[in-house]
Amino acid sequence: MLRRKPAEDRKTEIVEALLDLADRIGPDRLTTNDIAREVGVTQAAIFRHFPTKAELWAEAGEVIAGRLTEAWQQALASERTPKGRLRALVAAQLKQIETTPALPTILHSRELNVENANLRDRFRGLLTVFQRLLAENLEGMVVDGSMTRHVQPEDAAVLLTSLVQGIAIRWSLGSRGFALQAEGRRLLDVQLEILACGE
Amino acid sequence: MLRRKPAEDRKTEIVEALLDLADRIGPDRLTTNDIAREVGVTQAAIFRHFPTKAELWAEAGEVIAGRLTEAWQQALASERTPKGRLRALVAAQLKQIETTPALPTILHSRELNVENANLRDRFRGLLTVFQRLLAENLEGMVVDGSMTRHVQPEDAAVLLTSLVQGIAIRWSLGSRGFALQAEGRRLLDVQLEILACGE
DNA sequence: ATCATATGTTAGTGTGCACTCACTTACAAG
DNA sequence: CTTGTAAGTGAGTGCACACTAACATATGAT
Repeated sequence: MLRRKPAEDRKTEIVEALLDLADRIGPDRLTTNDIAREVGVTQAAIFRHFPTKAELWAEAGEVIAGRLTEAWQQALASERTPKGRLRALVAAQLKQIETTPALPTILHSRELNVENANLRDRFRGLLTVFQRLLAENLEGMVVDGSMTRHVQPEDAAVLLTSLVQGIAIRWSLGSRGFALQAEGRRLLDVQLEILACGE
Repeated sequence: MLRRKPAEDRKTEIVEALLDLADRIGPDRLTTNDIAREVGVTQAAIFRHFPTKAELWAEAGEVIAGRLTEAWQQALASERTPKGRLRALVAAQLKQIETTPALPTILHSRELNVENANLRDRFRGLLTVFQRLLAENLEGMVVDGSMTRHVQPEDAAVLLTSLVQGIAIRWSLGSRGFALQAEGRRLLDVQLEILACGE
């Protein structure tokens, strides 16, 4: 028998394995056996730490929610201008996706959303918060003149979240053939440029 | 025993049921039993028409590819100006998504993409074609002055495909709480407006 | 009206799944 | 060094899955 670890460490390992495998084989194809093999324990051991697979997903959801929220807070605190905060928010989101590539798949997966209503609501709430943070800073940009008055901040926020999602999907399906963060920031600046013009 | 139908009709029914269920319960959760119940035959009957489940998905992929290609051709033929064609392309895409809501889920699902390599390549090719059609017409818009020279047509094409994807996802996860086509066209016009300015 | 056959059914098969239970042993506190 | 407990195992359970084989009959061509 191999090394035994305290429950908290093992739980973390299991959640990390889940996030990794969700990216490689898909959130729904993922079995407890896959996770166990990845962690290096038997399949039964998974259930020593999580009563059901659904509970395991719930825990993973909490981890994701925590990471995103913290990343957003740091982004907001790191810059003083609305435009700076906006760019920091998008950059933070791209960085989160790059370190946890399963994120878009999990957030938007109809699979998970169908059977785990709590998780779905949690994620939907998260995305709403992100959208609202973007819109608030876009309003600030209208005030300080770095964005046109001819576009509603809410509409611009939709354009920006779509941009992040679209790039993430293209990156994910295209076997990560380009640098996500660099490409994302470049296109964000293109979008911000045309949002600024005419004022 | 109920009505017997010619194989071709039944195959069509089965594919339609698959597309419908892919939307309701997810492309990967979908079982042959679900399909059979929806169609109104026994599960074994499915395999009378398709040798394997993978072949059934392949057929569904062909159907989707055909519909999209035809919709794009009609859109291109229906308008004379680059801007008109561009708007028709996006409108056609939104309409296809509205009539087959499983489309985004299927096109971007990592689930399917993992185990059916042919299908993945087929879909990736489709999306590339769409992107190229957009880029071509954006180039035309640069020439006729309806789009700024400061943005590369390829970049603008990425912004537009992201827009369609982003709205489709929001529509899909948000329980279809708004009119997809209307909202999509509205945001497209917002984006085209700011893409035009400064020239 | 007859009949070949294509479309269907019933009743399976083997496989992999989430999850359980009886049992073991590594580990740390006294 | 002893010992209680938490972390792990091995061997299962029942269930749902994709898929099959043997048999039945509705249907269309003659």
